Amino acid sequence: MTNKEIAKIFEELAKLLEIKGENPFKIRAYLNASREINSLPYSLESMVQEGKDLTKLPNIGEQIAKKIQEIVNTGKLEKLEKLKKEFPPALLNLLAIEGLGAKHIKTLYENLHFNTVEELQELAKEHKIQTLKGFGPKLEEKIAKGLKLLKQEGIRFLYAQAEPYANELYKYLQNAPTIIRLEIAGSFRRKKETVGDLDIVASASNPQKVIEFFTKFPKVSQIVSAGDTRSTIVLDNSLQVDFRVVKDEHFGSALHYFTGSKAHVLEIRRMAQDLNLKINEYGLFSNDKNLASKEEADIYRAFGMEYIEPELRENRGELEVAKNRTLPKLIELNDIKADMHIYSNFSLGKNSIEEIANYAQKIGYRYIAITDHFGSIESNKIEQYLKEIERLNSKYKDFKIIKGVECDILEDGSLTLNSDTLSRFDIVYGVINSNFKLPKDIQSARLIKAIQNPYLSAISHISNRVIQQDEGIELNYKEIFNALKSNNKLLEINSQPNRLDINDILAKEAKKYGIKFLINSSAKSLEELHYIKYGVNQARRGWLEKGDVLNCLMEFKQIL
DNA sequence: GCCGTTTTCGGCCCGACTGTTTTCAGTCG
Repeated sequence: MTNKEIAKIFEELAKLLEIKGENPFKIRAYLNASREINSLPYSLESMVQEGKDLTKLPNIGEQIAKKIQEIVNTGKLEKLEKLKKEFPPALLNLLAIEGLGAKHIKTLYENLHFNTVEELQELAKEHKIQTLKGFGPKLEEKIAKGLKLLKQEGIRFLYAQAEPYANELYKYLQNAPTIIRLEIAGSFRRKKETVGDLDIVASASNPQKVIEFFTKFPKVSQIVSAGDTRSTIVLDNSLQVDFRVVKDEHFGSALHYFTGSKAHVLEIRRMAQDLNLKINEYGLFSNDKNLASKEEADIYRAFGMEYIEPELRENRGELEVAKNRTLPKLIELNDIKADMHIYSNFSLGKNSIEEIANYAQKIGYRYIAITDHFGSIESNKIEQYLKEIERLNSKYKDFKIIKGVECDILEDGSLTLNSDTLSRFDIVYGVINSNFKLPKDIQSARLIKAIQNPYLSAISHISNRVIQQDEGIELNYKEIFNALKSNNKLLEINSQPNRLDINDILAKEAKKYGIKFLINSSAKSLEELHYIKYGVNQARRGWLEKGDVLNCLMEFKQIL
């Protein structure tokens, strides 16, 4: 039972209770717990088995702790199972329809007694919905449309997929009439690995004109709403964009509010309440006096805190650390002096080693590691490969190619290449490429054995997940981190946009163990060398500093 | 259902937009 699965149970519980009309604060408590569980670095299942006191976790009290134990021990939650019997499963899906919430769903169900999405679709066609109290023709149409789109529910975009749209929209909006300041906010600004929608904040002397300009963006497929200061559109790739325009003196507080995360903003709101202050998108208020609103930094300053970078705003301890003024100075793209994981056309890559080396120098790298993937029967190829690297190194003056290799970690924890072969490389990556479904303990032992191999330098994309497609392997990270630290081995942050592995939460945790990192593109082409920026994003979200990342060094450091 | 260095009871974020109304409830972020 993974944390994600447990979190999902509490989310479903909250949704059904909402439809039932249960106390909204209780519902919020379940949702808070669900969010908390999703951001835990370690598995709840293990914590339960080790007899840990779950109520020590924020937003987990006695009742929810009991429920977690029940879920871990029996695989399900009786309270949810009972609730599911009260309502047809279709109701949960309906919550995904934009503009349709629990109250409406309750009314629909109690009056029309449908059981499936199809039945509701039919009722909409017969215009039965608009006869209900509180419903009208517009809402009926919205429901009919929403039902057709239901399949797309829950889709988030990879950061890298949303990026070109964000950039294009940003450029377009810069030309909006009377616009003064403009910023993409939300999870995009926080550099999350996936974004659900784009949030954009602007200041202008005439907000209505800017909103009008916004809705005329050429790639708009639907205008969901457009008011005096706020508008929502859907783009042709079905990415939703929420846009907010305020007066320039309110830009800082609006930007802060719409950057989120929700948990971070709510925590600050609680802090404000404790001080008898009020915070909203227009500023921080003491009675009617606005204490901070022009710049984002003013808000943090008003609370006596350091400025908190957007990537840290997840309510994962950053507010407390900011009060102590001991926030990390986050790594930046410019700090990266080398890319230590690149494939050439000796294996998975498109380009020759020479092409890669020339391009790497052009984009300012001091050194790179070429790290092709070789199996056990490729000794001839390996000879050629090493010779080619040596030939090129004798040519270059202020640039060096490190001899690297990537090899598979077999089921018993051994590496595909033997010690003699491995000893000829300066950097050796281990990857798990098979037997993904081993039990957690066995999988962890497999990886630890590889970490103990004296020739191995680093673990690449440790969980082997593919974002939104494959959860990856299960590991006991406490043991893994201990092994990495005691064997002085490196952990990679793989920058492929659908990997970003190891993730932010675990990177932050690994840093506590004193583990050092590499941020690598694992590029298969010259263009993919630029993926490294996504890895840096993830590292920033994991609180990493320049000093945590070895390829920020000016010269290659022998790892072993 | 969670939380608490004023509290173990009584709070729990708040403003914009829409569609339904005729002053507001529901939804969203």
